[in-house]
Amino acid sequence: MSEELKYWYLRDHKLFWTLSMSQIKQLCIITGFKKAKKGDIIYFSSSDLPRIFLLKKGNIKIVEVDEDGNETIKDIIQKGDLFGELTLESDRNSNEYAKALTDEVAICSFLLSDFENLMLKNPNLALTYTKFVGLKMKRIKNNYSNLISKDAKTRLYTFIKEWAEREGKFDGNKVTLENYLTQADISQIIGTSRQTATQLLNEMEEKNLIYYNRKEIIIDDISKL
Amino acid sequence: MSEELKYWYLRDHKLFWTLSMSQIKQLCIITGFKKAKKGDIIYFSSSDLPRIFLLKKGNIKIVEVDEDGNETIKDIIQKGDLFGELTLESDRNSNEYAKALTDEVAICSFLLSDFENLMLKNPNLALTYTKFVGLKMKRIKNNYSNLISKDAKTRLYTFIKEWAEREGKFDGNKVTLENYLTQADISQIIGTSRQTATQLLNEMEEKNLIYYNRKEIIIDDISKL
DNA sequence: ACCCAAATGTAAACTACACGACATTTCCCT
DNA sequence: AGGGAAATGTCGTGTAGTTTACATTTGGGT
Repeated sequence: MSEELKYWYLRDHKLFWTLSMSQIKQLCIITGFKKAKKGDIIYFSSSDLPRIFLLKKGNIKIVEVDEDGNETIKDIIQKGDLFGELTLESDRNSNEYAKALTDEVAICSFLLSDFENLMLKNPNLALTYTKFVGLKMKRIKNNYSNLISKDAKTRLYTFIKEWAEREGKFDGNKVTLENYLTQADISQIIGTSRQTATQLLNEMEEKNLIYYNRKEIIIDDISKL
Repeated sequence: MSEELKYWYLRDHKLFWTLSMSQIKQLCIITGFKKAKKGDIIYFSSSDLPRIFLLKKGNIKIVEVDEDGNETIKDIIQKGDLFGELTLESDRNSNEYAKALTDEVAICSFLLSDFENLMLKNPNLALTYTKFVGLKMKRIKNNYSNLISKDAKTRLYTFIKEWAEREGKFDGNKVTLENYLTQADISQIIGTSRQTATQLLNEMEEKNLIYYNRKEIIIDDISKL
């Protein structure tokens, strides 16, 4: 990839608005870039050096495999999100990988150490980055509270609402969502069995709250959820 | 409080190791300080200006009250932990407060804006802080995975183990924990009803895995949990 | 030393949800 | 175009854990 293109890809991201062109180029020198299509698996935990990744395009899920071989969805990453060693600490013992949920996934990455150096030179970047991580933590915390205190139905409704607010195309109270998740994915995110998720989604459809298919989800009136 | 004492209190914290004395004094000028004893409620969300808090001594819990008046434990804060507007974004709409779980709670705080300014001048602080937040996020994420995939018993065992590792006094494989949590607190943390938590704890005691009372928890052999 | 509220203990009835076991549908691949 | 795997739909059965409802214990406050 040409230096110019790399530059553009980073420049485009909110996090890097505060950086000068020369600083971005500095990161770019070691910038990795990857494209993938639906179903592709992208390993990153096991990569040689700790990296931070930026999803430029598409959607991916972060999956962890435990001792028993069970897959758990750790995270859904959307366009513009950062992932990887967000904590700025590498941790080797986790067994995670990413899986493309849509076609045309584009990821760029840079070395953690380079990023740290850049942060040291540019405190504003550090501040912005910290806010980024903080925001992410807040989301996780919210989900957590939801999970312990609400039932499956509420959890599904909340999830759909949040998804719509984050990514939906609004037309008044009607919202259209590109549906890159299977019902199995959704069930894992909200912490239920696949069958329960299916039932609840069908129930929502019967009540004309949503229209569901594999390509998209249309929410008739988001205020009714 | 004398400037000297304030200085000492901050200096003592890992996060501030990277700061020079004059920088710490800068923060200290506006540093608030508070003492509380068991059961005391400490409001912070509603405080005039967004702040970051540092728990110097004791233990507190962060509680959120929802529309229906239900209390949910959002977090348990231990000596040395930071809390408050960790995201560096104030958010007004949350209804949270802190409650002292032990006697002799000591909290110091500083304004978010002052902290931000200091981070701009000292990128190393920003880096350290980000790692702090990141570590916290990792913990929450782990709990999250636990909550969706494991049953109540496993969740309790995991919780006790983590608690022991964080705060226990070790004597070989025997661990003693200062028990500042009620069974109701524990139940909320692991996401079960109070009765279930009680039953499971008694079950553990019957199996001689732990000895439980209101003052302390003694784990006979942590490797058996 | 007593009182009382908070914490802990116990048990039955009920229920949301998981799990297994299939049937049916969709859409991706060659 | 059509074969097959992945996704979705549906239905019992089982059960972990909630809920309700008290009983008992504990420890702090005056």
